[in-house]
Amino acid sequence: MDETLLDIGEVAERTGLAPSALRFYERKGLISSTARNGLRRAYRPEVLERLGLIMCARGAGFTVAEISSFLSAGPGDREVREKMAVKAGELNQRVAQLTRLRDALDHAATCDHEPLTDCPDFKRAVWNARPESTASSP
Amino acid sequence: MDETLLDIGEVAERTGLAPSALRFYERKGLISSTARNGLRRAYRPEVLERLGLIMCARGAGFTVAEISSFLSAGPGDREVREKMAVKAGELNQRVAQLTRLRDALDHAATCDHEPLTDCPDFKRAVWNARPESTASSP
DNA sequence: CTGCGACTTGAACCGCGGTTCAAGTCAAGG
DNA sequence: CCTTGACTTGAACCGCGGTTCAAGTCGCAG
Repeated sequence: MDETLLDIGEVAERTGLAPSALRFYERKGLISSTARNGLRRAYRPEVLERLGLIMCARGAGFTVAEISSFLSAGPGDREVREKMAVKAGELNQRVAQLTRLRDALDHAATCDHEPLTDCPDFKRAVWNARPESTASSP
Repeated sequence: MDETLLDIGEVAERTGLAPSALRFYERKGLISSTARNGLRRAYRPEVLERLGLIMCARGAGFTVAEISSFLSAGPGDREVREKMAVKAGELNQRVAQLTRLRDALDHAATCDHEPLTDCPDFKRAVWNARPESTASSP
């Protein structure tokens, strides 16, 4: 047996993911165990890298299905690359919105307004944080 | 009856939210119908503003429970204000991470690497997008 | 009075992203 | 040999954020 292959417990420990999550990802096609040591999954070390990518994408709000489609991007796969570009654009929108919302929240945290929701500055800040206001500001 | 009060259908239409969602929010304490016209909910116009805030926060990834606690912020409610400040900080982290991820995705969309996951530039970009790397950049 | 249609309710259901559980299988060690 | 303990499976369950549905209740028009 190849000593470099990793047990599921090993992978779980190194990534911080639960074994159940790893099996779940495997069911969903995000990762694959390349061999079996008896019944047990044996993962190649590269899976750690892949899982890093997956965790990152999940953390950024991508669904498992999206990640799956991105990960299976073929050679000249125009389709997926385009989707990626679209996603990148969406991320930009999102970043802008979150930034504005943070500003609103910053104000909220420090402003002493009786019912916070009545503070005009807060209102303005929230208004600015609407998704649409990302694009339109004439 | 006060003509300025809004029917649930009215509110749904103006906000773009489903009536079921409005009732759901009401159950969760995010909004309240201030009167009943017979059985029917009657909303004050201010609810529109409040819903704008709610939609915005939901869009930014806040849970309904979080929003609820923020909305019920009392006068000198240190607790909640502090939580807001914390949330604002988290948003900053998130913005940084999303920005980095967008960079990774931008590269992925244009780079012609056989298995995308092997592209060293992509790997680096993803590596940089790890949540922890937000703080550490030596 | 008799619809009609827009509302009301609670309860059931959905997709997502996993977790938990019971029951079974394996390899190694005493 | 038999135990131990980490794995295996499928199926059931969970919280979240709602949606859908059946059954009931209104106000208003004809």
